[in-house]
Amino acid sequence: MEKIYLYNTLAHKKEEFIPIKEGKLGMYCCGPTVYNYQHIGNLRTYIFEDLLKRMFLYNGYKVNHIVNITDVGHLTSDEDEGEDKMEVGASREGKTVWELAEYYTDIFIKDTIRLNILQPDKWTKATDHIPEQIGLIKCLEAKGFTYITSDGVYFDTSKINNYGELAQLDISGLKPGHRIELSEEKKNITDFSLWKFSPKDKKRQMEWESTWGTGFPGWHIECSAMAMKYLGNHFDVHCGGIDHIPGHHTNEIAQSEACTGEKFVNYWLHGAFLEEESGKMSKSKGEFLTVQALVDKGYDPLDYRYMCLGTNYGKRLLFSWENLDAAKSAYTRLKNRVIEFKKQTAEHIESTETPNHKETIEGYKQQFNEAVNDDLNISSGLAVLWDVVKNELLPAKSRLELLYDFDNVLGLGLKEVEEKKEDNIPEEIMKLVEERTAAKKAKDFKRADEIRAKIKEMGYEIVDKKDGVEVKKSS
RNA sequence: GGCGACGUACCCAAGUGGCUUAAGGGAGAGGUCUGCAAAACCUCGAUUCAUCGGUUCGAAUCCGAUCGUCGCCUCCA
Repeated sequence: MEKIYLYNTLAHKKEEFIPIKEGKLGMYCCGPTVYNYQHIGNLRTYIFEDLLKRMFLYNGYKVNHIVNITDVGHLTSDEDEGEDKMEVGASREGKTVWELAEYYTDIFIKDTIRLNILQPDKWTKATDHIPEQIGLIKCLEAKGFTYITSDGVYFDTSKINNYGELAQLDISGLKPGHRIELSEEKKNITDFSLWKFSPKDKKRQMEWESTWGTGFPGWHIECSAMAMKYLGNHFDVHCGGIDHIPGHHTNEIAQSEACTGEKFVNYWLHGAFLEEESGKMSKSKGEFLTVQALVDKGYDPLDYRYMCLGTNYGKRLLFSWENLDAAKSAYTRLKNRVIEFKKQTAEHIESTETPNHKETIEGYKQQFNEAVNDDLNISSGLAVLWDVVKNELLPAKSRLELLYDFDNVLGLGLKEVEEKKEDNIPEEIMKLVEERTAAKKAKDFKRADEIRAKIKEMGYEIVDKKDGVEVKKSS
């Protein structure tokens, strides 16, 4: 098995990946809070995680992949003033919180499918795991890591000695109240809530009974509870967005390890943001791009996926229409070549491969494998792919096989690529096409070109081929 | 205020001490081929890696300073 190197946030450097159990690994990825659409920046992280998973599969690992869906609201801060995004979203849209969660979960999962993201072994919902979360809090309470304030049960971060290791937090430098008021009752600025009490004057749509009182779980506890339920107290890979490092993941480590006394996760991987000229794409800014918005503008969701392949997951990526167009052009060219190779392969059934080719093929595979195993260096992998595409010395069949092989990691759906069918071309267009063919035969090229222009105006494109004319919808 | 990341051609981007006189993609220019167009193919595109200084036989790659961009320290992928 080839070696795999990954940048581990916990170690603050690139490390060789060694699984806990040979040949397989557990992987937990933080999913979305489903109070709104996921924008393409959010989705970038899931594309990264998909590449990571596919890379492991490509190397022959068996992957147990868990992604959570946070369908319970959390306050926007640990204090009482914050709003619950789920409850706010529900009243905004005239839905119950449960309906809201279902609606956005559904769209999120469909978007991941459109982006050719392999589905996890299990989607785990926070609300389906309330007893597990309460159990974990009880464990922490029994071991003396908690205290109770007027608004909830808190984790005392001063009770553990390596708090903030993941983020290299300089706690003395943290500036509480920089943007939000600090609760008087919190013992340390880094303490966080495990369980929140429901407000006394208001009935929440989502609340549960617990030994501490009616309320709802804190934001971090769900991931610890679900990850450990499905992957065990100690597992291999945990990933999410880069924004989770200082808060969410730091707290997950603290509470998980405090309860079990074991190391929680070996490798922490984080995806960087998609940014716009004005900074990162974020929901709180109001305007944001969804997969559907790209489709409405005539892009294939995989055009966006291809764009994400261009740069390493750990580096921020600047979104611009120019970039997306560049990705679309490159991806379209790639698909065209695949179609060509398919045709050539079908025409020449007999293999023209020589032992020489075999060596070349193995060389390409090796190069590609090394690239993707080096902390997902996909752009180097793409360079290998283009080498293959352009290597005229290799038979089409071999090139196609290599592209399919690489696509196991890239996920560009190359096997499914097909020439656009002449799907229901209107009769009047077909008539014009025939007219043009006749004009061409009569060498009346002026007339032929006029008809081509006319057809184009009507939204169709004609391409002359050796054995006839092809008509397709303009894209 | 603290912590951190980044700055490679018109755009995206790999490379992090000698294999590289800096991959790959997009855009552009010129050409081949088809009546034209499309597709495809070929050729040309950074003596240079934000700037300045240092270390070294050797630096885009290491060190320091400066400038610039961005993120985190609320919720966020």
